[in-house]
Amino acid sequence: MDTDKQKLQNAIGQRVKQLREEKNIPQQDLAAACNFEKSNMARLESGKTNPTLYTLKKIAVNLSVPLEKLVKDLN
Amino acid sequence: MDTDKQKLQNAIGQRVKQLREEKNIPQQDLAAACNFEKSNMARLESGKTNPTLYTLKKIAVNLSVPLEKLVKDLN
DNA sequence: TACATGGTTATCATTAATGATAACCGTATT
DNA sequence: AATACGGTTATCATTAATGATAACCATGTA
Repeated sequence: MDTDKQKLQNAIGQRVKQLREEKNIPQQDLAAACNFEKSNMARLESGKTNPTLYTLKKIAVNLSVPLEKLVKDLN
Repeated sequence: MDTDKQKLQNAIGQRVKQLREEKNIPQQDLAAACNFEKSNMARLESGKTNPTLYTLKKIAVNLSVPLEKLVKDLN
């Protein structure tokens, strides 16, 4: 099944990926800037986790976008 | 100490509380609408947790505000 | 006094996010 | 062929978010 939660996870994963690629930042570079392992960034972008606010904030900072842009119109 | 993470938690807690009170919704009613226990809503509003995206989404929906409004200009 | 309302704090169990490592897959390059 | 790059997936341990319950503390009010 495809729950609301799963849809949200997929949406945020896609959003991060899209913004990252727009800026031509490799997954591993963004991961490093956020102090994540590259594997964990892949996990997030593939919608396998329900990230915490602090995780989203770190990603926003390192993508140089405001946090609200990361979560605007998800779904 | 007062880490970035802790400041963010305090900020989101205050934001939720502020929006909830503007709408005159008791803590326990918002909690119930989100399928939380009232104790857990108090915990979040007092900055004791780093909420997940899905938790924030449920709160936004039940406060009738877009998710981005919940996270805009946090600290 | 007794009761209800709105909120807080503490505690414990369970679930899931995150940290970390390793093994992979393509593609390109030397 | 070997190496590097960007990315993916699986796994395991640790941490923390969440679920749930109970005991409280005000304040108001019947």
